[in-house]
Amino acid sequence: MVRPKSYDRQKAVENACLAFWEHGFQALGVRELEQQTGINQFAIRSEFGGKEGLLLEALNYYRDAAITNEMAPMWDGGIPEIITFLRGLVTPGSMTSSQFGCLMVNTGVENARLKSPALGEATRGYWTELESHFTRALENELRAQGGKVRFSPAELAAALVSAVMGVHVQNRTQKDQTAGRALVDLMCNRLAELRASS
Amino acid sequence: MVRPKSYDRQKAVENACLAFWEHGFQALGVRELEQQTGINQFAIRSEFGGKEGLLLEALNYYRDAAITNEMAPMWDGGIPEIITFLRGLVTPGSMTSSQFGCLMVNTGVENARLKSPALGEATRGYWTELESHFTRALENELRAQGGKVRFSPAELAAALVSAVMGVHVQNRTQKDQTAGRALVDLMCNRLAELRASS
DNA sequence: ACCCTTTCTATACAGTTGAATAGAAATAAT
DNA sequence: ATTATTTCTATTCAACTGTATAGAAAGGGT
Repeated sequence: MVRPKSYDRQKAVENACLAFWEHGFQALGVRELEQQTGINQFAIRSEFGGKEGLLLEALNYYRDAAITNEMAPMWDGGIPEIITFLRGLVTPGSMTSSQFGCLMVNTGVENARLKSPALGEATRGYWTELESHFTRALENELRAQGGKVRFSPAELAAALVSAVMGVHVQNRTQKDQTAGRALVDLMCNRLAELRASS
Repeated sequence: MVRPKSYDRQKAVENACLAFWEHGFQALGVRELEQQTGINQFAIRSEFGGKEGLLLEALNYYRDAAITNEMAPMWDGGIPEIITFLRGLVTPGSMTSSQFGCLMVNTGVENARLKSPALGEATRGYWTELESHFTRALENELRAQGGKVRFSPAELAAALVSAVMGVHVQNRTQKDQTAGRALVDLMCNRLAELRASS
């Protein structure tokens, strides 16, 4: 009854995600996007709502993948799971480790000028999600340690989020997915101390 | 003998710096740049070498101002001077504290795609300069403490640079020049410990 | 075979981009 | 006043932007 689509939607979003991740939103033209993703220009409009709509789908894809593959263990874990997450930021193979930094960081920096409400909500939601996972893990840890308060989960979680951003930017500016290692080590040592000295 | 320029060069570069800082490089058109800086389009080309040339001058201005006003005390100082610098990142009034983040961070993120050698060198130079100041201050501190090695100046300095980047990105994405406070507090506490427990 | 629906290719569109240039304007020296 | 030099204004330029659309292509149903 219908002509079949020439692309796989899932794969297309995945490709779009990688393309925006590497090149950013503004610098990536629709025609270049067409080639990098395999989606034809018509479909970008009719199926995704244009360039920004495609980025939004890419952001959702990125968020879901990050939550599932990287953040999830922290939800019922403690400091060891946070440390594993942080190490992933500078460990080849992890999806949160890239010489292009982080799609959410890059988009957030761009959107400070673009001021797109949709993009703002998408990036903000991601960092809220990450902070929640950090907070959960720290609260779990605190409970397991018997409540002797040596740190504030909320404060420490907020600091960790900024640190994650810093690692990503360092990786991107240096074109080296391990460039942020020094800060990761420092944060991991700090966390290990909080656990050991309970 | 000549028609006088309609703008003050120093003020113009300063304005360009602020404009690029807020809006970024790609998103800021030459015509908008004209209005924000008071420089006419002709002068942007003939005096600064076009849009990129103007950004390069703005980066130099930013770097010199940051070194003079913010980094300099660390050169002959120690951990207290580092703490003062870090606090400045989230303290209104300091030039390194802005809801637009950091011109060097923003430019670095953009240039990962633009791949301009000149911009790359300018931003890289800035972070090298900052890391050198951190390292110097930490070495000064170590010497003053009598050489009992409790930390590696080079490692700690590298971590501090990434942390600074993270604070800036946090400030920009939240449009709040104090948004990165939690990480600043954490790093300052860590530094204070290293000093106290000597 | 023919039709109907969906998707794709190719082109067109108005708006913007950074850069370039020609002529006007402003100054100082003569 | 006239001239020489520099700077500015206004316009032009080709290239590119994201979006829109018309007609071709590809299927399945009859």
